[in-house]
Amino acid sequence: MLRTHTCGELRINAVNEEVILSGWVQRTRDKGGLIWIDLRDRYGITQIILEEGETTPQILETARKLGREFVISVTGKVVERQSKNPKISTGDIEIRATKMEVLNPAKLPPFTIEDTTDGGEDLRMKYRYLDLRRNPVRQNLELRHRLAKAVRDYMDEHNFLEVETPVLIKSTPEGARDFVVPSRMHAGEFYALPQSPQTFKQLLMVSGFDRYFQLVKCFRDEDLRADRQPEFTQIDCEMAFVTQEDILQTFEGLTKYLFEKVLQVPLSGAFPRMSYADAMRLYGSDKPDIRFDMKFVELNEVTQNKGFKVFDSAELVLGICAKGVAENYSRKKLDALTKFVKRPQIGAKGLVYLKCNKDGSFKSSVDKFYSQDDLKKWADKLGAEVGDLILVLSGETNHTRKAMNELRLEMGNQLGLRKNDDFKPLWVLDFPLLEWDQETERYHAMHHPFTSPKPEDMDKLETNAGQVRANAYDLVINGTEMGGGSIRIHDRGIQEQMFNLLGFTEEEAKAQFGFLMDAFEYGAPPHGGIAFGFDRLCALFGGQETIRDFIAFPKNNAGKDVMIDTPSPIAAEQLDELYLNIQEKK
RNA sequence: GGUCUGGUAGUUCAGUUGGUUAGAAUACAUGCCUGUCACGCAUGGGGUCGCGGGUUCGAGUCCCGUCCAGACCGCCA
Repeated sequence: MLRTHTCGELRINAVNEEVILSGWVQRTRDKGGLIWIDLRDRYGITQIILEEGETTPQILETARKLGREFVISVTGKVVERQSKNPKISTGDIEIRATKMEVLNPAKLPPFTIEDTTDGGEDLRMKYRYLDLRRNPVRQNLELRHRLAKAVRDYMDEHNFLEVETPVLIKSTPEGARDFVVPSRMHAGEFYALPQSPQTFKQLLMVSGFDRYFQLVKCFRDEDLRADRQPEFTQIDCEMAFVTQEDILQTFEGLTKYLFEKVLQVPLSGAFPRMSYADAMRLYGSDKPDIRFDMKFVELNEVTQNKGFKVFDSAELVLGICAKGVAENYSRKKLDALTKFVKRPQIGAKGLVYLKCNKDGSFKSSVDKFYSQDDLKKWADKLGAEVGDLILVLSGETNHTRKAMNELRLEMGNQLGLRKNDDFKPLWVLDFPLLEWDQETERYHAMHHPFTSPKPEDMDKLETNAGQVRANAYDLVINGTEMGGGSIRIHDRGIQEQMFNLLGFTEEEAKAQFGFLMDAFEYGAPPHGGIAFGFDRLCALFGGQETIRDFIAFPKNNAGKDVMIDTPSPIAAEQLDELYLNIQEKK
């Protein structure tokens, strides 16, 4: 037998038991006549003790040759420690070894297997199997497991069936770039990996499955970010015979269940809701972080026609108010903020500030153009009080909103208003159905082409398509898009009209989505759904920004797995079999 | 496709205005140590300063190129 117990299991009540433990050597402490070994497995650490005079010389000799991460098996008796360690759960006992076997020696690991490792990102990824031995990463994967389990429990309780959908599917031009897989049996033809199981889950609704979900891998061949991997996991859901309200209720329920079950954090009350238009107007983002206030206020009325050309010529003048920090923001810090908004990624031309001084006076960077009375009007508009700092950006509407969004979030960070143990969910509703793409000079579906227009906007579809709102919704938590979905089109005519609007010819639409539109003619129920980014949910629950450490074997930011070294070339025979010729990179 | 930051011992980093033999911590090795638990003490080994080119009497340091990593913009229906 290799073990009777795990290394996290034994307590004081096990004293005098004969046990066998197996695991990895975390470290040894050789005190001369006494040697301790910290034996580790995923359940914890148990201390082994060897004592000169008590332990056989052979075992002592073996122990002195142990290195980090050797795999050993130890037989011995559980004894109460003379000096206990309250920091670990097995700290009251230790094992007096009577037998010890090296199951496998180990090379010295390239970084320390500790909670705060000395290893950098590259090295950890290259030796990910060692990195995964570390508590923080293991705990992340345990959290992921508990979340997945809780999702399945909730969905099962609510009559959802988990149905697997295919991974080798059909490439379509809409949306993200596809990963493609060449077909051996059909020369020159390709499968695509799904960006989402969208059409399949809709077909399951047509099939009468009524409530479907799946924890499913999805693939998008786009550039990566800290919260974006080329393969990622969604909680993909669809329901038939529902309105938008039914879906919001069901998945608000799921969200609350997960927070309660996995984090023991109750989210009380209904989640707030906000229209897309309001989100853009008040926060400059379709995923506002509402852990803190600092809403945008339009200042055109009180800033223009006073001789300050920058504001006079601006389409939009926007202000935000940071409460009580006017005195903390020295000239140096304000300059740093100005530099921040002028970075090319943000691209603001400049930043105007207004301090509401303690004595009731105002100090701004544009005092030359504005009297104290003028400035008071700004402050009033923003509801600013003595001690507050007002920051103002101006310019073209969309640019200014976007820049102000970045500035607002930066201020939130600087002022510590974005705590990662504070969870503020928000439904964003009424997204536009379509988005005008200047490059291709045509409309794109903002969500996807199967999204239903709002019935009350239906008449604008022909005349003013850009104004049509969709029955689409996002669940935003702490400024991150956690999920998004919509009520779908279930009528062939409307779906055809939609493809037409998106610039598909009738033939193209038929070739790519004919199966779906055909299905709509055989009794498709009204349906809708939602998909959650499971990796992001894990990161949110784990209090981290990056999803990478919640994935066992992630890709790096160039889409590579540096451990297995992929992507990598394939053999000429494989290429031949697939009828492929590789061009040299230009 | 673009912007920014970084690459120096196994590892994490420091390295001044370009100037002697490139340092620290940690890890590792050896020795001592009977209650340690981030054990302690002593000693020791360990460097293609990412790579290529340039400027210079002299480059870890400055310049150009390139590779790698990370963050971001574009992109992500």
